[in-house]
Amino acid sequence: MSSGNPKELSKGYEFAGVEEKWLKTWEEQRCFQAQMDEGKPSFSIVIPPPNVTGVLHVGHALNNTMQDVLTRYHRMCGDNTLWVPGTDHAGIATQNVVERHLATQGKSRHDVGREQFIERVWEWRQEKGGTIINQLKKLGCSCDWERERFTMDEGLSNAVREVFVRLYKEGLIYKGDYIVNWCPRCLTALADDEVDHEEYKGKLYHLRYPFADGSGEVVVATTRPETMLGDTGVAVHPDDERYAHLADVGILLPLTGRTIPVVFDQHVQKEFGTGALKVTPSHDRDDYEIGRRHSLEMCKVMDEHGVMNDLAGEYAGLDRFECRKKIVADLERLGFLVKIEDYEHAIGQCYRCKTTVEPTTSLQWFVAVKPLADEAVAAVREGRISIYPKSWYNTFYGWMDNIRDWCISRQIWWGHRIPAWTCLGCDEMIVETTAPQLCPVCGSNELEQETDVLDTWFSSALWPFSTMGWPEQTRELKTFYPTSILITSFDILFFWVARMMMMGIHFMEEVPFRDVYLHALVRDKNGKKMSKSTGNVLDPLDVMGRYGTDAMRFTLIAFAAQGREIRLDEDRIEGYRFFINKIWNAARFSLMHVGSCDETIRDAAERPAELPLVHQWILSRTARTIDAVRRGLDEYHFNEVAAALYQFIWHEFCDWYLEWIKADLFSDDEHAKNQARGVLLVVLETVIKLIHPVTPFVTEEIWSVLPGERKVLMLEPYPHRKNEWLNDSAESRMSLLMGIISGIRNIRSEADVHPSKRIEAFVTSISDEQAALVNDFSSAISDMTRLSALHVQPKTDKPSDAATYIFNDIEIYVPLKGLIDVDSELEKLGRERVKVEAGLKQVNGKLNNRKFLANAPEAVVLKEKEKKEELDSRLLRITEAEDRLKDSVPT
RNA sequence: AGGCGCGUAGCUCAGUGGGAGAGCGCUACCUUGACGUGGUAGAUGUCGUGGGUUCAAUCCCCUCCGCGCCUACCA
Repeated sequence: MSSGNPKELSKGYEFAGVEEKWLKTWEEQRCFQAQMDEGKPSFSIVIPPPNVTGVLHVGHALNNTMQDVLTRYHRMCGDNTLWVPGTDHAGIATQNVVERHLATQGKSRHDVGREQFIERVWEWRQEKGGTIINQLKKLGCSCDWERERFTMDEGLSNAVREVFVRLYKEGLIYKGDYIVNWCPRCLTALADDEVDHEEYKGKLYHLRYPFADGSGEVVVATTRPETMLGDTGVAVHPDDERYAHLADVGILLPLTGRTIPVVFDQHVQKEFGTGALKVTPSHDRDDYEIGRRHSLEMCKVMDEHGVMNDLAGEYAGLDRFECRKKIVADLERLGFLVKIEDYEHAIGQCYRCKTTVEPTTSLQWFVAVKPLADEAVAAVREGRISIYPKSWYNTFYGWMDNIRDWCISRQIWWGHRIPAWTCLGCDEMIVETTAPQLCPVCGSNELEQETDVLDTWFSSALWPFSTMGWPEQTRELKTFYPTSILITSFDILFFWVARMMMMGIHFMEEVPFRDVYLHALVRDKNGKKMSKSTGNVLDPLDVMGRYGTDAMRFTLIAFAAQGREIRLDEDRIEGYRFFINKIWNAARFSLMHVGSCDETIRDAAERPAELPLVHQWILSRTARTIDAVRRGLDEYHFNEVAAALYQFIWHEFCDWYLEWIKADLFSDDEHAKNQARGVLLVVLETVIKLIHPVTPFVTEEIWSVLPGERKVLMLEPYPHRKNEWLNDSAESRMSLLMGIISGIRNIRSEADVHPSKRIEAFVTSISDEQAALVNDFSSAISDMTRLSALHVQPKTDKPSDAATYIFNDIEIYVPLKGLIDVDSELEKLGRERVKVEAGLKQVNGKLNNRKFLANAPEAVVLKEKEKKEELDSRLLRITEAEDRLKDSVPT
């Protein structure tokens, strides 16, 4: 029975139209929608939410392709599968974007005011914020788009307030005046990990600080002379004998006329500089600590813009770096400058705008993270969370052990405003999820809300459960929390991953994810970080436009070996595009033969024992490929998935199987023809399903034109290995036949025999069993190697004018009277001899070693003995062939 | 300073305690009934250096050389 007109595929794979078509179809049929069926296993991922200001870069492409591969795999496995998409409000980044936009109109955010400004940000988000989401869709990401979330959504904001209030009431959030990293451009505090440290070629200034009584001086070294205006002490090490006499000395701080004390502190390094340290508690984190230990005064000499303030006296109004120049000049003029040395050191920069961070004291909100971090560490130590690759465990523990309190307040407008109110009547601090009307202490209705907003990472730390409706106890949470795996780039392990662990464990009493997979940064092919300024950026959308999305996805997966950086090479993308095209054409060829068939032809594959060898072989190889691919996916060895698929599809299915079965497909033997068609269809369908998670578009298109009524491929069950397909005997028999075919082709090629010329070949020195097999396949071999006759003879007298090929211990020769070049033939055999002799030397070395015989496992010894036998036999074949060739040379 | 990783074919990279692999590139040949985005065949490696463990090391351990990254409060 025919199932209607066979469909056709175009000659080459044209991805653009195909991709568009399936994106639309999948969306219309709501294929990505999460199901929550009782009794099924669950698989869930939350996307690392890209910044709402973001555009897709190649790191996103890698990250999301991996997530999509696993999501599609588990969906096909029949799991309840959810991939939650969304974006991050990215406080500072987004505020910067809108501020820049305002600046083009000559306005600052202060001109429009807080409420207006926030409205502008929402408008911006409405207009431009969907960019990266649309790009993820183009990539084929099978997120449940109906569940798209945004960290500023009402629901997520509720979760943020709930968490804040609970932590506050548990005493884990506090407000205080501490030194923080301040960005004088963004005008906000930054968390420690929001500061990038860059090497900087600076100077080390040695300054002379005289004693107040004029009896002496001490020389201090600093990289930041301008901060001397805020010095409130000089510190030396308590054991430093050079400075023991400073105990009761006051220091007259140059330029200021202030007298400051000398303190003794363990922190000071005797070896560094002069061993004497000027202490500026308001502008240096270490100095701050020293100041606290010795009750030094605080003297803040800069304002929020990094401009010197009134306490800087005549320097007020100067930018900090301008001030530095003037201070140095003045110190030199007045004789306080001892010397200036070149000095390379790291300076902190704002991770958003690269402005040099100013450490400064300020009133901020903090999370006491230690107790939360301890819970996260315990979860990892106990194996409730696994980290891949393993190498990250140590880094994780090291960081968590040294973790410091987390500054969560930001002096910007865009973000979750801190839910804390101060009573103007009695100064009571009220922290509630909803705005209080009256002060619970004094009853005043004059309440003022905090103006600060929360660090963006505060809301993203809640992402795995806030996106599922927490604090409500939702069906989503019940079905999908904890999530299965988090896939992200290693550089946000601490920003984000660790904090999700802390929050998840604390509030859900369960880890947020079972596994964490940290992938490498994508670099260019020279190992350089991609950056706009270097100009080596590979734009994924551009790549997708030129090579197709499937080719890019397959490339990324093929490169994704654990624990290794990814150097993306465009040549590889092109290579995999050819591979996609190869799949397309294999399908096209198959369709010509099975396109109009009834689907019952598939039954042939149900009874492999009744099938000819080649079909048994391909079914066995298919089963092994299913195993390899599933194993790779289960263990997150993505590169092995790609390699197994590539090798099987191109070099086994196409190169050998399709070529081999052509004879049957074109023959008049209906039985053989139908067997071939049936197995071909089954293998093609299997392989299309297997590779679908990696290359969803081309496979969906191919699937749709295969015979019969078809639903979408992406919801088909993922292939299981069938035990009855495995067949070791078929595999070893086929490898004998393939070896013989390769040998004959080699001879033809080496001897320059034109492909159209028919020749005779001899297979000899072969066991009876093997001879029978080769005889059975005589015509197939002859077809594939263009022979006029194939002679199989266990023993034979060989003609002298023959080219030889040694395959294992079998000898193949082709009489080529007058056609062979004796010298090159001898040279070839010589090369072969070298290899065999080297192998023999090694094997004999082992077999003559009593220790080897005594200690090596029996199986290894046996293998070595077999190897020796085979090599001996090969050497004999080589010698015979050489002798014959020499005989053929007229002397 | 501490920690981590890497060094395998011309290039980009897999891999393994028991006879060195892939893709690209290169060479030769081929309008062989899907694919020239193809086919067939071929060449190319002291698996960074020196030592150790082992019957056996490219793989495990140590030294060194080269490269990269991360963390850190030495002004």
